[in-house]
Amino acid sequence: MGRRKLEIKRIEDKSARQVTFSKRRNGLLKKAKELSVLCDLDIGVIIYSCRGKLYQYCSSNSLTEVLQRYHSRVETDSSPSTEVCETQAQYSKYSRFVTCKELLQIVEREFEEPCADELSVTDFVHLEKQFEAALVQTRATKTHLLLESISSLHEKEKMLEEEKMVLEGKHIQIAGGKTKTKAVAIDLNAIPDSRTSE
Amino acid sequence: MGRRKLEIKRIEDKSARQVTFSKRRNGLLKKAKELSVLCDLDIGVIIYSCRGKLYQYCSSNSLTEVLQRYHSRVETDSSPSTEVCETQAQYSKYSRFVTCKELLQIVEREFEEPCADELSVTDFVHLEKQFEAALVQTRATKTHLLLESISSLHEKEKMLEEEKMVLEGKHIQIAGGKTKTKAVAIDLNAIPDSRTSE
DNA sequence: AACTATTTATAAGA
DNA sequence: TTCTTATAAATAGTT
Repeated sequence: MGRRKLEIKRIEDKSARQVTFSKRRNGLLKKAKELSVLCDLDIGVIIYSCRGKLYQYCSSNSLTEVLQRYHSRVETDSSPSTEVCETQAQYSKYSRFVTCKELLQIVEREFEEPCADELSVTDFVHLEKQFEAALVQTRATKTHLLLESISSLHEKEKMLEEEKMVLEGKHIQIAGGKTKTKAVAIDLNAIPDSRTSE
Repeated sequence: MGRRKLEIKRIEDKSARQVTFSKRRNGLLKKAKELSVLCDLDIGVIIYSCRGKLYQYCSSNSLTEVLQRYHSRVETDSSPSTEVCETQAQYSKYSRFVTCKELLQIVEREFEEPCADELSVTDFVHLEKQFEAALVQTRATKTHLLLESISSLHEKEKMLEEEKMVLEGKHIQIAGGKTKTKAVAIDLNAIPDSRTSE
């Protein structure tokens, strides 16, 4: 949507690429925000530039938002508005540890779970696991239900097969084996274990 | 960009919201892909619908693949009956740390970007997102396969039923309707939509 | 799900 | 970079 139609492939010219990046990045983040507001849902957008610069948008009211709000407050010193869209670039690797520590305190407050003073990678892993656990449980339940359905279908299939056998037997018995019934190829073990285990 | 200008605020009408979501979701994901290709960078988009359904786009094939490979290695290395997330649930603090460290080492190696020992919140947010993306992809594929299996089982069931009908017909035809076959109660719609839609 | 009148995004130019 | 503008693309409302 411009003067010419642009083919979607890597823009080789560096400055043209930079200009396009700048424009489209804003467009993407705007659209993400709009969708989030219009449809009342959580959206996260993460853009990693080649140089490792990070731009992100997150509408989530969960921890991620807390983290991002905090980050933007610390790094850009912008107003702590309720504005959900926070675009930011990150340059400094240095102040990260402090940020990390302080951040956990905020998280603590937010979750009302007092932590020890020694804050480590493990703490973050723990938080990550907590979120993951919720995801896992939901999905395990879903998969369980799917597997149950499959197994009940298998049972019904067996029943039908038995019925069929009985009927075939009677048929042969009565008709004296005159009729030949085409065999149906059935693979009851269609689902590989590696994919169903959850 | 439509017949009327749309004010950016929550759409109250449910079905209108759903239509807009569907349209704009596609638009957003398309734009993300385009930006990723045009400017040669990694983008992740995660959309959580209200019902918890998840749509995502992730251009970073590298990291996602790394994590998936790692995951599958762990899964096959340990007992095949239990899954990673459930196995390494929040019981052992130590193994969690090791796992996380190992994971980061793999990521490091893959990206040839040596990390300091102090890992920032941003790193974990990044990892968490990517991790989630990997989980999501694996599970989406799995669910897809499960649903495929179910639908193929439904088809086989139908075939068997048809066969049964034919045999019953012949039976009645030949035996003169003397034998009564017990009807089998079959609920082919055992799986509620809300659980199968993904 | 398709269509189309409009709005919006943006490519190229200044 | 920023603004402008012609044009492409997205999409709101409609069928």
